[in-house]
Amino acid sequence: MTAEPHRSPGRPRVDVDPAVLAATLRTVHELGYAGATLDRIAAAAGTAKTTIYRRWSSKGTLVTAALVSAFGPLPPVAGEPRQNLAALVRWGADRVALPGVAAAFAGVFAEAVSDPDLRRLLRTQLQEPYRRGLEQALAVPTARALLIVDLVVGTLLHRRGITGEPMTETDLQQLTTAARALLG
Amino acid sequence: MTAEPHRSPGRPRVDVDPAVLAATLRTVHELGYAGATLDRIAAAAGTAKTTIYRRWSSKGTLVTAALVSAFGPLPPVAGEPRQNLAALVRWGADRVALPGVAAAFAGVFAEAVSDPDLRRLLRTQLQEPYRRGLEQALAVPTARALLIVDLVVGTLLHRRGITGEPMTETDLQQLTTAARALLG
DNA sequence: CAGTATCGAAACTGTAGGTAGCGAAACCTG
DNA sequence: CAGGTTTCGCTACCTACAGTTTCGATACTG
Repeated sequence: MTAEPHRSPGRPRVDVDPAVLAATLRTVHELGYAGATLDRIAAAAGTAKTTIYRRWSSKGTLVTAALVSAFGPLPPVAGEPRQNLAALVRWGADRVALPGVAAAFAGVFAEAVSDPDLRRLLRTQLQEPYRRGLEQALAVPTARALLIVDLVVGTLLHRRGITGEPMTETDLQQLTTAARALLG
Repeated sequence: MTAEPHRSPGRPRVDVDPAVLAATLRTVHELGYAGATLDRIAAAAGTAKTTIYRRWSSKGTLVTAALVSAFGPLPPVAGEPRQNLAALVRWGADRVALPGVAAAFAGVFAEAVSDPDLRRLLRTQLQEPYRRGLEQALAVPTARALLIVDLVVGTLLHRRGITGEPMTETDLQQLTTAARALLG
C-alpha cells in the first residue's frame, strides 16, 4: 500500500512544481530576470499564474526555489581535502554554467538586498547546506567554509555577470589553486 | 582666461552630476535597487526626473555611473606585486563596503543579463580599466588579471549579497592569501 | 449526492520606468 | 534691450509587471 497518512477532502493539488521550476530557469535564461514575468513563466510551464502564487509567495522565492532545485545536494566526496576541493569547484562551475542559473542569482541577490525574508531563505536554503557540506568534505571550520563558498561561487558568478561567458578550463584550475590556499 | 573652447548658445547645463550620483548610491543604500525609484533619486538630489534622463539613458546606466564615480581610479602602487596585491585587495574591500555599492552592483548585474548595452558599459567603464591597472601593478598577463578581478570583487560582493555584512579582517587576509596564489 | 479544495482564466490594483509637452529661466549674439 | 537657443522642472501620460481578487469549473472525499 502507498504511504498516504491522511488524504484530505477536496481536489488534490497537481504536482506542477518540477515543471514550474524548470520553466522558471528556462525563461530567466531566455529573457533575463526582469524579462521573465510570472505570466510568461506560467505559460511556459503550462499552468496558471494563480497556481504558481499558491505555491510560492513571490517571484523571488520562486526563483530561489528554482536555484535550489538546480543545484541539488552536494555530491558525495570521500577523499583528501585537496582532492575534494577540486571536485567541488568543478561541480560548482558546472552548476553556475547551467542555463539561467547566473541570471537567476543576480536577480535574487538584487531583490534580497531590500528583502530580509528572501535573504533568510537564501541563507537557509543555499548557503548553510553547502557550507555544512564543505566543513565536512574539507575539514575546515565554519568561517573558513563560508569564505570558500564566497570565493568559489562569487568568482564564478562575477565572471558570468560581467562577461556573460563561462570560465575557461585553465581559469578553473587557477580558481582551484586559489581556493586551495585557504585549506591549510 | 578660463579654458572654454567653444561656448554654445542657450541655457548652460547645471552641473548636477555629482549630486545625482551621490543621491543614487545613497538611495540605493537605503531602499535597495528596486526601491530606489528615479522619482526618489531625483528628489534626493534636488532635481527633476527629466533632468536625470537627459544625462543617463536608463536606471541601469545611471547606477553604473554612480558605481564608477564611487570607485574612482585605481590607487597608485609602486612596489612588489605581492605587496601591491595586498593593498589592492584592501582598496577593493573598502570600496565594496561603501554604502550602496553592493546593492548597486547586484541590481546592475541583474539588468545586464538581458541588456547588452549595459553589459558593454560595465566592461568598458569598470572591468577594463581595473584589469589594465592590475596587469601593470601585478605584472601578470591579461587573462590572469581578469581572473583576479573576478576573484576579489566576486568574493567581496557574494559575501555582502548573501549575508549583508562586510568581511572580517581575518577573512580579508585570507582572501589576499588566496589571490596571491594566482601571482605566479 | 453534499462538501471541500484546487484549477485556470480574467479582471483589477498599484507602482515604476520612461516619454512628451510646455512655460519659465539662463545663457548667447547683435 | 531684442531675438534666438537650450536647459530646467513640472505635470501628465503610456506601458508593463508584481501581486490580488473573483468565479465558474473540476476532482477529489465520505
